[in-house]
Formats: sequence, structure tokens, C-alpha cells
Amino acid sequence: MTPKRRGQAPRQSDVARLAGVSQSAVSRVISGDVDTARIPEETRRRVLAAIKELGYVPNPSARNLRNKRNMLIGVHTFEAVFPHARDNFYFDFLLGIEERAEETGFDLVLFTSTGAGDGRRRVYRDGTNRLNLADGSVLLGVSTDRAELARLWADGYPFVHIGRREVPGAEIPCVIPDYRSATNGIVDKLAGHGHRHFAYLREPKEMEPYADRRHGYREAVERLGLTDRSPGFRGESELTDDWIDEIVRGEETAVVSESVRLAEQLFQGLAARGVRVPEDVSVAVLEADWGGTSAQWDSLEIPRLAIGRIAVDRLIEMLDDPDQPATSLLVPCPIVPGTTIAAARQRRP
Amino acid sequence: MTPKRRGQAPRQSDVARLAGVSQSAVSRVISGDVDTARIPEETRRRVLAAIKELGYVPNPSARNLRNKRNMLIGVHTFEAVFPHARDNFYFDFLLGIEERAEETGFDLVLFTSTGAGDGRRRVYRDGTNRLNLADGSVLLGVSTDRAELARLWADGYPFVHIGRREVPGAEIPCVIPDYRSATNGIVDKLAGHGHRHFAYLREPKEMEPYADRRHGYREAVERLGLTDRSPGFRGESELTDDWIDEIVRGEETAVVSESVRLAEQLFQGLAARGVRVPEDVSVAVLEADWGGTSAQWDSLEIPRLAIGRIAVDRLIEMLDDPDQPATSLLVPCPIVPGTTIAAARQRRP
DNA sequence: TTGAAAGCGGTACCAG
DNA sequence: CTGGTACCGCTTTCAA
Repeated sequence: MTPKRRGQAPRQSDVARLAGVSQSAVSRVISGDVDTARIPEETRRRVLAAIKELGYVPNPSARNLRNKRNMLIGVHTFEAVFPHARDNFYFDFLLGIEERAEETGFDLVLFTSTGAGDGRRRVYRDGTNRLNLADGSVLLGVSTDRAELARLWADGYPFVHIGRREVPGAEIPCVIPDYRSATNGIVDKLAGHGHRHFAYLREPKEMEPYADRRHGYREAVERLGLTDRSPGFRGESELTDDWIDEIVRGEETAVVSESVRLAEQLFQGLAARGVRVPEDVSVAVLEADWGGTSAQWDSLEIPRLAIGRIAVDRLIEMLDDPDQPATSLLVPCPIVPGTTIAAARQRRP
Repeated sequence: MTPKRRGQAPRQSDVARLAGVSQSAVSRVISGDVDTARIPEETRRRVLAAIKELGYVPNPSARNLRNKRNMLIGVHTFEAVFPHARDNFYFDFLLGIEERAEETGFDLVLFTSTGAGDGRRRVYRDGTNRLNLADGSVLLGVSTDRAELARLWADGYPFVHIGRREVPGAEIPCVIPDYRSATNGIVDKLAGHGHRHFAYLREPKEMEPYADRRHGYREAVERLGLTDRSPGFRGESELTDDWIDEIVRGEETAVVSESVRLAEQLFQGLAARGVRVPEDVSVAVLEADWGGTSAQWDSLEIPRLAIGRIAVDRLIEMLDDPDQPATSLLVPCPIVPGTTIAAARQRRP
């Protein structure tokens, strides 16, 4: 037994022949512009049957050349997806994107070919934008090259970025975890437990998500009239032994940490000095706590799955109405109760 | 600042006009097949200059259309990918596929549209039809509808299946973990430790991968002149208490199990009867041991990542040469040393 | 209503 | 060597 011609996908003309109509009729049935080209139900049925029998699928490149929709949504990560998916980094985003894409009838193209060969991936290679194959794309990850984002935007390519990215001269449409509000909420919670003297632990990173946390934190401190004399609050990153000593000596009863990593480090340092969490010092973390650490941190949740879904919806909106302004979207981050916040205690009775 | 309108990119004809040559000359300069179309250095320079001046970049869709390739490789998993990836089932396969796709300049299309769906648009999306979107596809997963595979093959669609799948009347090109050889190797190893009387634990599954193990096992038993009177060897699945008793009473010193699950069950049963592994009975497992079980089984490794990569390479070969026979590929499974094989001991001194 | 035909941007074959 | 030209698969007028 021999297969048919190898690798020859059926074309519209094949469908047309089988259905006994012209090629353009097939095209009109598919494009489904009911108002523009009304097609008798009978013809329509025959075409659909032929399409199904042949397993016809429109050629994305040809369509693209003609500037119509492919029903393809691109996903561009700035690093390889799967190695990281395992670490849960891209995972839930992708899950949400996949779910929503399926629900809305889009297929997903994972753009992998744009690699520069060094593990980093770029959108433009040899000056061409591979993303063009898809109707629009969702971008995520650590974009090293802001200029690419700017160019993508300037080219008018429809895309949304997961996570806030600021590029001068461009308005990148983003779907953004609302770290600022969540941080306000977390400080509110601590203040509600009677805390007035705070310390802030800062990661040595300057990306937007951290800026948002810092912004929110400063807001809350000012709004509530709190005290914070920590280096982190002043803009110094990391956590020194000296400062841990200082916390132990000082009036601080609450610490807000940008990361589980720093919170852990603090926890160890305090434990070594006989200071307990949360009995003596309350601690909250401004990122999702994946568990498996020494404490169950009061923290925030990044609704990754929802964000993935929302990104797809946002992209489809942009596809439906290309002239729409490219606005960003904030997605609330729920505050997750842990076991590291307790009532403020008089530190030096 | 406003994004520019799409579709204003310079074309080859613009370049040609500026350089004062024909469009096809431009094409030849770009394609750069120096042997096929030698172009005078002077012309070449002018074209290159014009390209640079206009900022011309080739349109990938047009290229793909002409070359009858979309540089897209499909991945069909018969189930949603990401929920399962988490369980490590598809994961390393996908990782390998992604890696290799990136290296070879292909993008990935994830086909997940197995969904129900009775809407009109659904017609174009039912099942495997969508695969035609990609130049070719890698298929993996368990609940394979054999009829679909047959049709896909009959249609001449280029694809490879990860794992052996036999379909009457079709020659499915597969990338196959070589369970048969690995099983031979494992029995060799046991025999090398002096074992002569074997038992076989059989899973209640009839898919090709199990057939391969059974085939390999039978080969080894016959080749080495071993003894096996176990129900599993005769074709009965599962493990009964009676048979554990029988092993304890009998001459068997080596057990080969199709799964960690059955090996575990045996281990418990033997322990309850005061029989130790591997001191009294050696055990080997014919699947990958993910760890976390009561013993570190002597087992085999399924080189998932390598298989994913090989599948992509195999597919590209088929794309490059469509008339090539659709042969399958065996990938060796390394034997992983554990702590459950020891020298055969005189059972009843 | 429907089919013929003109491209979209490139590639590649084929006479000059 | 080179330019002319026939497609690639699809959308979209434009007549019939």
C-alpha cells in the first residue's frame, strides 16, 4: 500500500473540484463574510463537506500574503519554554494561553526559531519579524532588548506583553499583575496588626515589576504614616548581617521582602539571633510563595493562569479592532495569608 | 507617537528599480546560490547597496509560499499538553522537540484542538485536519486513534510518531525507544550475575511498547537457555499473592518487572515473607524509575529528550525528501544501574 | 449567485 | 550572465 503524494496539503482548488464549484466560491465560504457574499445553503454544505473530507486547512503563508487572519496566535518567550515550564515560571501563563486559545478557536504557534544561538531569543532575525506568521502574539519573559519591543510596536504588529514593560516612545500593551495594589494591601494588613515600624528588603533588580512594588510600598508608607529607616527603602539591595543586627536592636516589628529568597535569609539571620517570626517580627513577601521553604509566608499570588487567558482575550480584541488604542490591563494579585504575620508586639518593654 | 501603517515595506522590485537591474537578479543575489547563478561583482554590489539603502527585508510569507514550506512543525499530543507536561510525561519529549526545532529554524504549532465543539467553525478544526497547517507533525501520546493514523498516512501527510504504533495497511514512521534490546541487555546483566531461574511480571496492557519488552524478554530467555515458569511469562498480568509464595518456595532468583508498580508490589510481598532484595532475589524493572520509591531499581532509561530531537530530525528528513520510504528509527535505552541486582545465590542450600 | 482573473512578494526555470 | 515569466495558495474585485 502506498500513500498519496507525500506532503501535498489539499488546496482550495482541490476542495472546489470535489465540491463542483469554483475556487473563489470556496474562499468565500471559508471567509464567511455572510453579508458580502451570500452563498446558497446547498453550495455551502457541499463545500464544507469537501473541506472536511479532504482535511483542508488554509495555508497560513498564502493567507498572510493576502493579509487576512490565520487563526493563529503566536507565543514568544525570550527563553526556551520547556526548561522553565518545569520550574513553574512560564507554566501557568502558557496553560492559560492554551486554554483560552482553544476556547476561542485559535491555534498556538510557539516561536522557537528566532534564537540567537545563545539561549536568548529575539523577535527580529535578519531584520525579519518571524512573528508575522501569526495574527498576533503574546510575549513573555525577560526581554533583554527593549528596542525590539519598540520596533514591534512601531511596525504596528499586534501583540501583548505579559508583565509591564516601559519603552520610551512606544505604548506597549501589557497585561500586568497589579503589584502596586497588592503591596498596598499587604502593608495595610501589617498595619492592621498594629505594626508601625517597617523595614524593606530590596532585590538587586530594576525591572518594572520591582518598580511597581516599590512604588506601592512607598505609597502605603506615606499614606499610613509609617516609619522605615531600612537600606532597602532607601534603595540599597540585598540584606547585610549588620542590618539584621540593626533590626534586632531597633524598633522594627514588620519586614516586607521583595522575594522569598531575602525573606528566607532574614529568617535564618533572625533565628540565629533568637528572634522569632512572627512572634517578634512579622514578615510578608511580595511574590508568590511556591512552598517548600522554611515558613509559610504571608505573600501575594500572581494569577498566572488568569493572566494568560486575559492576554489572549486582549490580543483578540486588538485583532478585531486594530485602530483601538493599545491600553494595558491591570490584574489584581490576591493576598495569600500565611503564618508569618502576627500582632505587633512591644519590642522593648 | 503613532505606530506606522503596516504593509509599507520595500519589495524586491523597489530594490531592482533602484539598482537598475531586474527583480530576478535581486532574488538571486539574495538567495546567494553562488554556484547556480553567478553574478558579476559590480551588479552584486549595486543590489546590496540598494537593499541597504531601502532597508529591504524579504517577506517570509512570500518565501514560504513559494518554497511550499511554512517552517512550521506541528506537535500533536492527543491531550492538552501543559497539564500533562507537569506530570513529566510529555515533558522531556517536548523539550527535545523544542530544542531541535529551534536549532533547525522551525517554529512549533501545538495542536490541542481535540475538543468537543459543535459550532460551525468547528468544522475546520475537527481533529487532525488542522495538522495540515504545519509542514509536518510529531505525534505523541497514548490514546491514539489508529484509524486517524492510518488516514494521515494514506493522505501522505508527513509525520512521525513517538513510540511504536502498528497500523494494518500503513507504515507509520516512528521513533521508538528500543525496549526490546534494552530488555535483552537487562536479562544479560542478570544472567551475568549467575541467575538462571527467572520470573516475569506483566502489566495488563497490550500496547506496542509492552509487546516489545515481551519480545525482547522471550528472546533473551531462549538465547540464554533460562528458565521461566511465571504466569507473567505465559501471558497473565498482575501479581498474585500465590505467585509471590511460589517465588519464595521455588528456584527463582531473578524477577523482571514491566513496571515500577509491580516491582514495588513484589518488594512488599517479599519483605512480608522475610525475603530480601537483592540478597535473596534480584529485581529489574523495564521502565524508567523516577525515584521516590522504596528501592533504587535496576532499570532502563527512556532517552526522552534525545527521542524528541531525533523525531524532529526524522521529520525534516521526510520533508526534504518526500519520496523516501517511511522507515522507523530505534533509539537505544541505556540500562541504569540500581541496587536491586546482586549475584544469584543458592536459594536452598 | 458565481467564476475568471488580478495580484500579494518571491523563486526558479528558460530562453536570450 | 541576465531579464522575462510562470507559478505558490489565497482573497477580492468585476463581469457575466
